[in-house]
Amino acid sequence: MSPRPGLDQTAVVQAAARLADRDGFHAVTLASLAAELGVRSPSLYNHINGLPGLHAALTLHGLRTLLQGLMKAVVGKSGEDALRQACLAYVEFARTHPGLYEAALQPIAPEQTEVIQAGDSVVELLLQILTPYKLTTDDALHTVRCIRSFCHGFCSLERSGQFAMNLNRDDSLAFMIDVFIQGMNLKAGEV
Amino acid sequence: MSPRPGLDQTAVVQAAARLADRDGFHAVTLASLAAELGVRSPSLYNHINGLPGLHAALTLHGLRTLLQGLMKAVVGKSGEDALRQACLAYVEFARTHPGLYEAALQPIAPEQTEVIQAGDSVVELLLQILTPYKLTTDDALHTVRCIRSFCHGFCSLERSGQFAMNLNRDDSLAFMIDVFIQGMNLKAGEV
DNA sequence: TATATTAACTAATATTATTAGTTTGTGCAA
DNA sequence: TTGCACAAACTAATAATATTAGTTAATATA
Repeated sequence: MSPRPGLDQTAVVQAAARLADRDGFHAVTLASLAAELGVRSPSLYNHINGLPGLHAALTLHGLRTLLQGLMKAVVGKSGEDALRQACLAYVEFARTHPGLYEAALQPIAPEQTEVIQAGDSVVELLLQILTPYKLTTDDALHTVRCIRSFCHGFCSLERSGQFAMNLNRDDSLAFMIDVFIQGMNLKAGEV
Repeated sequence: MSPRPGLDQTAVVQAAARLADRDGFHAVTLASLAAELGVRSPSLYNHINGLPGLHAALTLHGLRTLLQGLMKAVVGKSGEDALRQACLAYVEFARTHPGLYEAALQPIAPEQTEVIQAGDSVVELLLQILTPYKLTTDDALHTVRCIRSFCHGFCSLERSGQFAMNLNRDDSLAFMIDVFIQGMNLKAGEV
Protein backbone atom coordinates (compact mmCIF):
# COMPACT_ATOMS: atom_id res chain seq x y z
CA MET A 1 0.00 0.00 0.00
CA SER A 2 1.02 3.56 -0.60
CA PRO A 3 1.32 6.07 2.19
CA ARG A 4 -1.96 7.84 3.00
CA PRO A 5 -4.02 5.74 0.65
CA GLY A 6 -6.90 8.16 0.24
CA LEU A 7 -7.27 8.48 -3.49
CA ASP A 8 -6.09 6.67 -6.56
CA GLN A 9 -6.68 7.14 -10.27
CA THR A 10 -9.67 4.80 -10.25
CA ALA A 11 -11.42 6.71 -7.48
CA VAL A 12 -10.72 10.01 -9.22
CA VAL A 13 -12.04 8.82 -12.57
CA GLN A 14 -15.15 7.27 -11.04
CA ALA A 15 -15.92 10.49 -9.20
CA ALA A 16 -15.45 12.35 -12.46
CA ALA A 17 -17.87 9.98 -14.19
CA ARG A 18 -20.42 10.54 -11.44
CA LEU A 19 -20.01 14.28 -11.84
CA ALA A 20 -20.29 14.09 -15.61
CA ASP A 21 -23.49 12.05 -15.47
CA ARG A 22 -24.99 14.38 -12.92
CA ASP A 23 -23.99 17.81 -14.23
CA GLY A 24 -22.73 17.16 -17.75
CA PHE A 25 -19.29 16.55 -19.18
CA HIS A 26 -18.51 20.25 -19.41
CA ALA A 27 -19.08 20.59 -15.66
CA VAL A 28 -16.17 18.28 -14.89
CA THR A 29 -13.53 20.75 -13.81
CA LEU A 30 -10.64 20.15 -11.48
CA ALA A 31 -12.26 22.54 -9.03
CA SER A 32 -15.61 20.75 -9.00
CA LEU A 33 -13.97 17.33 -8.93
CA ALA A 34 -11.74 18.30 -6.01
CA ALA A 35 -14.76 19.60 -4.13
CA GLU A 36 -16.62 16.35 -4.85
CA LEU A 37 -13.69 14.38 -3.41
CA GLY A 38 -13.13 16.67 -0.43
CA VAL A 39 -9.64 17.61 -1.55
CA ARG A 40 -7.81 20.63 -2.99
CA SER A 41 -7.52 20.74 -6.74
CA PRO A 42 -3.71 20.61 -6.96
CA SER A 43 -3.84 17.27 -5.15
CA LEU A 44 -5.51 15.75 -8.19
CA TYR A 45 -2.29 16.17 -10.14
CA ASN A 46 -0.88 13.28 -8.13
CA HIS A 47 -3.34 10.95 -9.86
CA ILE A 48 -4.16 12.42 -13.22
CA ASN A 49 -2.20 14.47 -15.70
CA GLY A 50 -4.08 17.74 -15.44
CA LEU A 51 -7.43 18.39 -17.08
CA PRO A 52 -6.42 16.85 -20.43
CA GLY A 53 -5.26 13.72 -18.64
CA LEU A 54 -8.52 13.51 -16.73
CA HIS A 55 -10.51 13.82 -19.92
CA ALA A 56 -8.44 11.12 -21.57
CA ALA A 57 -8.96 8.79 -18.62
CA LEU A 58 -12.70 9.46 -18.70
CA THR A 59 -12.81 8.71 -22.43
CA LEU A 60 -11.11 5.39 -21.85
CA HIS A 61 -13.38 4.51 -18.95
CA GLY A 62 -16.42 5.41 -21.04
CA LEU A 63 -15.40 3.28 -24.00
CA ARG A 64 -14.67 0.27 -21.79
CA THR A 65 -18.00 0.60 -19.99
CA LEU A 66 -19.78 0.88 -23.33
CA LEU A 67 -18.04 -2.24 -24.58
CA GLN A 68 -19.09 -4.18 -21.50
CA GLY A 69 -22.69 -3.10 -21.98
CA LEU A 70 -22.64 -4.22 -25.59
CA MET A 71 -21.08 -7.58 -24.76
CA LYS A 72 -23.62 -8.25 -22.05
CA ALA A 73 -26.42 -7.42 -24.46
CA VAL A 74 -25.38 -9.77 -27.26
CA VAL A 75 -24.07 -12.76 -25.35
CA GLY A 76 -25.98 -15.85 -26.39
CA LYS A 77 -27.66 -14.05 -29.28
CA SER A 78 -26.90 -14.07 -32.98
CA GLY A 79 -27.85 -12.59 -36.31
CA GLU A 80 -30.54 -9.98 -36.54
CA ASP A 81 -31.42 -10.38 -32.87
CA ALA A 82 -27.87 -9.67 -31.74
CA LEU A 83 -27.67 -6.69 -34.05
CA ARG A 84 -30.86 -5.21 -32.70
CA GLN A 85 -29.89 -5.77 -29.09
CA ALA A 86 -26.47 -4.20 -29.63
CA CYS A 87 -28.05 -1.04 -31.00
CA LEU A 88 -30.51 -0.87 -28.13
CA ALA A 89 -27.74 -1.45 -25.58
CA TYR A 90 -25.70 1.31 -27.17
CA VAL A 91 -28.51 3.81 -26.76
CA GLU A 92 -29.32 2.50 -23.30
CA PHE A 93 -25.75 3.17 -22.20
CA ALA A 94 -25.79 6.70 -23.58
CA ARG A 95 -29.07 7.39 -21.81
CA THR A 96 -28.10 6.06 -18.40
CA HIS A 97 -24.59 7.53 -18.48
CA PRO A 98 -24.92 10.71 -20.53
CA GLY A 99 -21.79 12.37 -19.22
CA LEU A 100 -19.65 9.29 -19.48
CA TYR A 101 -20.96 8.64 -22.97
CA GLU A 102 -20.12 12.18 -23.99
CA ALA A 103 -16.64 11.61 -22.62
CA ALA A 104 -16.31 8.39 -24.61
CA LEU A 105 -16.93 10.26 -27.85
CA GLN A 106 -14.45 13.10 -27.25
CA PRO A 107 -11.95 13.67 -30.03
CA ILE A 108 -8.97 11.40 -29.63
CA ALA A 109 -5.36 12.09 -30.45
CA PRO A 110 -3.23 9.56 -32.35
CA GLU A 111 -0.95 9.03 -29.36
CA GLN A 112 -3.80 7.80 -27.14
CA THR A 113 -3.16 4.18 -27.98
CA GLU A 114 -5.24 2.76 -25.13
CA VAL A 115 -8.26 4.76 -26.22
CA ILE A 116 -7.80 3.65 -29.80
CA GLN A 117 -7.55 0.04 -28.67
CA ALA A 118 -10.78 0.34 -26.70
CA GLY A 119 -12.49 1.77 -29.76
CA ASP A 120 -11.14 -1.08 -31.85
CA SER A 121 -12.64 -3.57 -29.41
CA VAL A 122 -16.07 -2.12 -30.04
CA VAL A 123 -15.49 -2.39 -33.77
CA GLU A 124 -14.43 -6.02 -33.41
CA LEU A 125 -17.49 -6.91 -31.39
CA LEU A 126 -19.72 -5.46 -34.07
CA LEU A 127 -17.77 -7.29 -36.76
CA GLN A 128 -18.42 -10.56 -34.97
CA ILE A 129 -22.11 -9.86 -34.84
CA LEU A 130 -22.06 -9.26 -38.57
CA THR A 131 -20.41 -12.54 -39.57
CA PRO A 132 -23.74 -14.24 -40.47
CA TYR A 133 -24.21 -11.65 -43.21
CA LYS A 134 -21.14 -12.95 -45.02
CA LEU A 135 -19.99 -9.52 -46.14
CA THR A 136 -16.68 -8.71 -47.74
CA THR A 137 -14.10 -7.29 -45.35
CA ASP A 138 -14.63 -3.75 -46.60
CA ASP A 139 -18.40 -3.99 -46.58
CA ALA A 140 -18.33 -5.32 -43.04
CA LEU A 141 -16.24 -2.33 -41.97
CA HIS A 142 -18.55 0.06 -43.81
CA THR A 143 -21.45 -1.55 -41.98
CA VAL A 144 -19.76 -1.10 -38.62
CA ARG A 145 -19.26 2.58 -39.39
CA CYS A 146 -22.89 2.75 -40.39
CA ILE A 147 -24.09 1.20 -37.12
CA ARG A 148 -21.88 3.43 -35.03
CA SER A 149 -23.01 6.47 -37.00
CA PHE A 150 -26.73 6.06 -36.59
CA CYS A 151 -26.50 4.90 -33.00
CA HIS A 152 -24.23 7.75 -32.00
CA GLY A 153 -26.17 10.28 -34.01
CA PHE A 154 -29.41 9.24 -32.41
CA CYS A 155 -27.96 9.44 -28.89
CA SER A 156 -26.25 12.72 -29.55
CA LEU A 157 -29.29 14.42 -31.07
CA GLU A 158 -31.59 13.04 -28.43
CA ARG A 159 -29.28 14.23 -25.70
CA SER A 160 -28.90 17.74 -27.05
CA GLY A 161 -32.62 18.20 -27.30
CA GLN A 162 -32.92 18.09 -31.09
CA PHE A 163 -35.79 15.60 -31.04
CA ALA A 164 -38.21 18.13 -29.69
CA MET A 165 -41.30 17.07 -31.59
CA ASN A 166 -44.04 15.20 -29.83
CA LEU A 167 -43.16 11.78 -31.17
CA ASN A 168 -42.06 8.76 -29.19
CA ARG A 169 -38.31 8.47 -29.36
CA ASP A 170 -38.14 4.73 -28.75
CA ASP A 171 -40.43 4.27 -31.72
CA SER A 172 -38.03 6.34 -33.80
CA LEU A 173 -35.15 4.20 -32.64
CA ALA A 174 -36.97 0.97 -33.48
CA PHE A 175 -37.92 2.42 -36.87
CA MET A 176 -34.32 3.33 -37.59
CA ILE A 177 -33.01 -0.10 -36.65
CA ASP A 178 -35.70 -1.68 -38.82
CA VAL A 179 -34.76 0.37 -41.84
CA PHE A 180 -31.13 -0.49 -41.35
CA ILE A 181 -31.73 -4.22 -40.94
CA GLN A 182 -33.97 -4.36 -43.98
CA GLY A 183 -31.40 -2.49 -46.00
CA MET A 184 -28.73 -4.89 -44.82
CA ASN A 185 -30.81 -7.91 -45.74
CA LEU A 186 -30.88 -6.63 -49.29
CA LYS A 187 -27.13 -5.98 -49.22
CA ALA A 188 -26.53 -9.53 -48.03
CA GLY A 189 -28.82 -10.89 -50.72
CA GLU A 190 -26.96 -9.02 -53.43
CA VAL A 191 -23.96 -11.32 -53.35
CA MET B 1 -25.62 54.90 -38.72
CA SER B 2 -24.36 54.23 -35.26
CA PRO B 3 -21.43 56.08 -33.81
CA ARG B 4 -18.05 54.46 -34.47
CA PRO B 5 -19.46 51.70 -36.65
CA GLY B 6 -16.62 49.25 -36.13
CA LEU B 7 -18.39 46.09 -35.13
CA ASP B 8 -21.87 44.71 -35.12
CA GLN B 9 -23.34 41.39 -34.14
CA THR B 10 -22.94 39.98 -37.64
CA ALA B 11 -19.26 40.79 -37.77
CA VAL B 12 -18.72 39.32 -34.33
CA VAL B 13 -20.55 36.08 -35.14
CA GLN B 14 -18.77 35.69 -38.45
CA ALA B 15 -15.40 36.15 -36.80
CA ALA B 16 -16.42 33.56 -34.20
CA ALA B 17 -17.38 31.14 -36.97
CA ARG B 18 -14.02 31.69 -38.63
CA LEU B 19 -12.29 31.02 -35.34
CA ALA B 20 -14.37 27.92 -34.67
CA ASP B 21 -13.61 26.45 -38.09
CA ARG B 22 -9.91 27.18 -37.71
CA ASP B 23 -9.26 26.19 -34.09
CA GLY B 24 -12.36 24.29 -33.02
CA PHE B 25 -15.54 25.32 -31.28
CA HIS B 26 -13.97 25.01 -27.83
CA ALA B 27 -11.33 27.56 -28.82
CA VAL B 28 -13.94 30.28 -29.27
CA THR B 29 -13.42 32.30 -26.12
CA LEU B 30 -14.17 35.96 -25.62
CA ALA B 31 -10.45 36.54 -25.22
CA SER B 32 -9.50 34.84 -28.50
CA LEU B 33 -12.40 36.42 -30.33
CA ALA B 34 -11.50 39.89 -29.09
CA ALA B 35 -7.91 39.34 -30.19
CA GLU B 36 -9.12 38.20 -33.61
CA LEU B 37 -11.15 41.39 -33.95
CA GLY B 38 -8.48 43.71 -32.57
CA VAL B 39 -10.60 44.76 -29.63
CA ARG B 40 -10.73 44.24 -25.85
CA SER B 41 -12.97 41.45 -24.65
CA PRO B 42 -15.40 43.60 -22.61
CA SER B 43 -16.22 45.47 -25.80
CA LEU B 44 -17.85 42.34 -27.16
CA TYR B 45 -20.60 42.68 -24.59
CA ASN B 46 -21.95 45.57 -26.63
CA HIS B 47 -22.84 43.11 -29.39
CA ILE B 48 -23.44 39.74 -27.80
CA ASN B 49 -24.80 38.65 -24.47
CA GLY B 50 -21.64 37.19 -22.96
CA LEU B 51 -20.25 33.79 -23.84
CA PRO B 52 -23.62 32.00 -23.65
CA GLY B 53 -25.11 34.61 -25.99
CA LEU B 54 -22.23 34.19 -28.42
CA HIS B 55 -22.70 30.43 -28.44
CA ALA B 56 -26.42 30.80 -29.03
CA ALA B 57 -25.80 33.18 -31.93
CA LEU B 58 -23.27 30.76 -33.43
CA THR B 59 -25.73 27.88 -33.13
CA LEU B 60 -28.35 29.88 -34.98
CA HIS B 61 -25.90 30.95 -37.67
CA GLY B 62 -24.77 27.35 -38.09
CA LEU B 63 -28.27 25.96 -38.47
CA ARG B 64 -29.21 28.60 -41.01
CA THR B 65 -26.07 28.00 -43.03
CA LEU B 66 -26.72 24.27 -42.96
CA LEU B 67 -30.28 24.79 -44.15
CA GLN B 68 -29.07 26.93 -47.05
CA GLY B 69 -26.59 24.24 -48.05
CA LEU B 70 -29.30 21.59 -48.00
CA MET B 71 -31.71 23.71 -50.01
CA LYS B 72 -29.10 24.47 -52.62
CA ALA B 73 -28.31 20.77 -52.92
CA VAL B 74 -31.86 19.55 -53.51
CA VAL B 75 -33.31 22.30 -55.64
CA GLY B 76 -34.57 20.86 -58.88
CA LYS B 77 -34.14 17.28 -57.68
CA SER B 78 -36.65 14.81 -56.33
CA GLY B 79 -37.06 11.38 -54.83
CA GLU B 80 -34.06 9.19 -54.21
CA ASP B 81 -31.77 11.65 -55.93
CA ALA B 82 -32.81 14.52 -53.68
CA LEU B 83 -32.48 12.32 -50.61
CA ARG B 84 -28.97 11.28 -51.55
CA GLN B 85 -27.87 14.82 -52.36
CA ALA B 86 -29.26 16.12 -49.09
CA CYS B 87 -27.23 13.61 -47.11
CA LEU B 88 -24.08 14.42 -49.06
CA ALA B 89 -24.65 18.16 -48.62
CA TYR B 90 -25.12 17.67 -44.91
CA VAL B 91 -21.77 15.92 -44.58
CA GLU B 92 -20.14 18.40 -46.92
CA PHE B 93 -21.22 21.27 -44.71
CA ALA B 94 -19.90 19.58 -41.58
CA ARG B 95 -16.59 18.94 -43.30
CA THR B 96 -16.04 22.42 -44.66
CA HIS B 97 -17.30 24.18 -41.54
CA PRO B 98 -16.39 21.86 -38.68
CA GLY B 99 -16.52 24.47 -35.96
CA LEU B 100 -19.72 26.04 -37.18
CA TYR B 101 -21.28 22.62 -37.54
CA GLU B 102 -20.29 21.74 -34.00
CA ALA B 103 -21.88 24.98 -32.88
CA ALA B 104 -25.07 24.13 -34.75
CA LEU B 105 -25.44 20.91 -32.79
CA GLN B 106 -24.91 22.38 -29.33
CA PRO B 107 -27.60 21.57 -26.79
CA ILE B 108 -30.45 24.02 -27.06
CA ALA B 109 -32.62 25.41 -24.29
CA PRO B 110 -36.41 25.58 -24.66
CA GLU B 111 -36.39 29.38 -24.60
CA GLN B 112 -34.19 29.65 -27.71
CA THR B 113 -37.15 29.93 -30.00
CA GLU B 114 -35.18 31.17 -33.00
CA VAL B 115 -32.84 28.19 -32.79
CA ILE B 116 -35.76 25.80 -32.50
CA GLN B 117 -37.39 27.42 -35.54
CA ALA B 118 -34.21 27.01 -37.56
CA GLY B 119 -34.06 23.35 -36.59
CA ASP B 120 -37.69 22.94 -37.58
CA SER B 121 -36.91 24.38 -41.00
CA VAL B 122 -34.39 21.61 -41.58
CA VAL B 123 -36.96 19.04 -40.52
CA GLU B 124 -39.52 20.53 -42.91
CA LEU B 125 -37.12 20.47 -45.82
CA LEU B 126 -36.44 16.79 -45.22
CA LEU B 127 -40.17 16.11 -44.92
CA GLN B 128 -40.70 17.68 -48.32
CA ILE B 129 -38.03 15.49 -49.84
CA LEU B 130 -39.79 12.45 -48.41
CA THR B 131 -43.23 13.17 -49.86
CA PRO B 132 -42.77 10.77 -52.82
CA TYR B 133 -42.50 7.90 -50.33
CA LYS B 134 -46.08 8.49 -49.22
CA LEU B 135 -45.36 7.73 -45.58
CA THR B 136 -47.72 8.26 -42.69
CA THR B 137 -47.09 11.44 -40.74
CA ASP B 138 -45.40 9.57 -37.91
CA ASP B 139 -43.30 7.41 -40.20
CA ALA B 140 -42.14 10.48 -42.09
CA LEU B 141 -41.04 12.06 -38.83
CA HIS B 142 -39.30 8.86 -37.78
CA THR B 143 -37.52 8.88 -41.10
CA VAL B 144 -36.38 12.46 -40.65
CA ARG B 145 -34.94 11.56 -37.27
CA CYS B 146 -33.26 8.61 -38.89
CA ILE B 147 -31.66 10.73 -41.60
CA ARG B 148 -30.49 13.33 -39.12
CA SER B 149 -29.13 10.61 -36.85
CA PHE B 150 -26.96 8.82 -39.34
CA CYS B 151 -25.76 11.98 -41.04
CA HIS B 152 -24.89 13.66 -37.77
CA GLY B 153 -23.38 10.51 -36.32
CA PHE B 154 -21.19 10.04 -39.36
CA CYS B 155 -19.97 13.65 -39.28
CA SER B 156 -19.42 13.62 -35.56
CA LEU B 157 -17.49 10.35 -35.51
CA GLU B 158 -15.46 11.31 -38.55
CA ARG B 159 -14.63 14.65 -37.00
CA SER B 160 -13.54 13.23 -33.68
CA GLY B 161 -11.20 10.76 -35.31
CA GLN B 162 -13.21 7.61 -34.61
CA PHE B 163 -12.95 6.37 -38.20
CA ALA B 164 -9.29 5.60 -37.87
CA MET B 165 -9.13 2.44 -39.97
CA ASN B 166 -7.64 2.55 -43.39
CA LEU B 167 -10.89 2.55 -45.29
CA ASN B 168 -12.23 5.25 -47.56
CA ARG B 169 -14.71 7.37 -45.66
CA ASP B 170 -16.64 8.55 -48.69
CA ASP B 171 -17.22 4.91 -49.59
CA SER B 172 -18.57 4.34 -46.09
CA LEU B 173 -20.88 7.31 -46.49
CA ALA B 174 -22.17 6.08 -49.83
CA PHE B 175 -22.64 2.60 -48.38
CA MET B 176 -24.63 4.01 -45.48
CA ILE B 177 -26.89 6.07 -47.69
CA ASP B 178 -27.45 3.02 -49.91
CA VAL B 179 -28.48 0.84 -46.99
CA PHE B 180 -30.85 3.53 -45.79
CA ILE B 181 -32.44 4.08 -49.17
CA GLN B 182 -32.89 0.38 -49.79
CA GLY B 183 -34.44 -0.01 -46.36
CA MET B 184 -36.76 2.90 -47.09
CA ASN B 185 -37.82 1.41 -50.39
CA LEU B 186 -38.99 -1.66 -48.52
CA LYS B 187 -40.78 0.49 -45.96
CA ALA B 188 -42.55 2.34 -48.74
CA GLY B 189 -43.49 -0.93 -50.42
CA GLU B 190 -44.95 -2.30 -47.22
CA VAL B 191 -48.05 -0.14 -47.38
C1' DT C 1 13.35 3.50 15.15
C1' DA C 2 14.75 5.86 11.08
C1' DT C 3 14.21 6.69 6.34
C1' DA C 4 12.32 6.87 1.75
C1' DT C 5 8.23 7.57 -0.61
C1' DT C 6 4.46 10.09 -1.90
C1' DA C 7 -0.21 12.04 -0.95
C1' DA C 8 -2.03 16.22 0.07
C1' DC C 9 -1.19 20.72 1.30
C1' DT C 10 -0.32 26.13 0.83
C1' DA C 11 1.13 29.81 -2.01
C1' DA C 12 1.56 31.94 -6.22
C1' DT C 13 0.74 32.81 -11.28
C1' DA C 14 -1.64 33.13 -15.63
C1' DT C 15 -5.89 33.04 -18.14
C1' DT C 16 -10.68 33.36 -18.40
C1' DA C 17 -15.45 35.64 -18.03
C1' DT C 18 -17.81 39.31 -16.27
C1' DT C 19 -19.35 43.88 -14.21
C1' DA C 20 -18.92 48.78 -13.31
C1' DG C 21 -17.76 52.95 -14.57
C1' DT C 22 -15.29 56.09 -17.91
C1' DT C 23 -13.78 57.97 -22.22
C1' DT C 24 -14.56 59.29 -26.79
C1' DG C 25 -16.02 59.33 -31.48
C1' DT C 26 -20.09 60.23 -34.41
C1' DG C 27 -24.50 62.09 -36.00
C1' DC C 28 -27.98 65.43 -35.44
C1' DA C 29 -30.22 69.61 -33.93
C1' DA C 30 -30.12 74.31 -32.34
C1' DT D 1 -20.58 76.18 -35.95
C1' DT D 2 -21.46 74.49 -31.50
C1' DG D 3 -23.25 71.47 -28.30
C1' DC D 4 -25.75 67.41 -26.98
C1' DA D 5 -27.13 62.57 -27.03
C1' DC D 6 -25.94 58.09 -27.99
C1' DA D 7 -23.36 54.18 -28.02
C1' DA D 8 -18.94 51.87 -28.96
C1' DA D 9 -14.86 50.86 -26.93
C1' DC D 10 -12.04 51.52 -23.17
C1' DT D 11 -9.69 50.74 -18.24
C1' DA D 12 -10.02 48.77 -13.79
C1' DA D 13 -11.47 45.39 -10.80
C1' DT D 14 -13.39 40.81 -9.32
C1' DA D 15 -14.12 35.94 -9.24
C1' DA D 16 -13.17 31.46 -11.00
C1' DT D 17 -10.30 28.48 -13.43
C1' DA D 18 -5.94 25.50 -14.38
C1' DT D 19 -1.41 24.94 -13.26
C1' DT D 20 3.36 24.94 -11.08
C1' DA D 21 6.56 25.09 -7.22
C1' DG D 22 7.72 24.03 -3.00
C1' DT D 23 6.30 22.20 1.76
C1' DT D 24 4.25 19.15 5.17
C1' DA D 25 3.16 14.90 6.87
C1' DA D 26 1.59 10.09 6.87
C1' DT D 27 2.86 5.37 6.01
C1' DA D 28 5.45 1.21 4.67
C1' DT D 29 9.60 -0.88 5.15
C1' DA D 30 14.46 -1.65 6.18
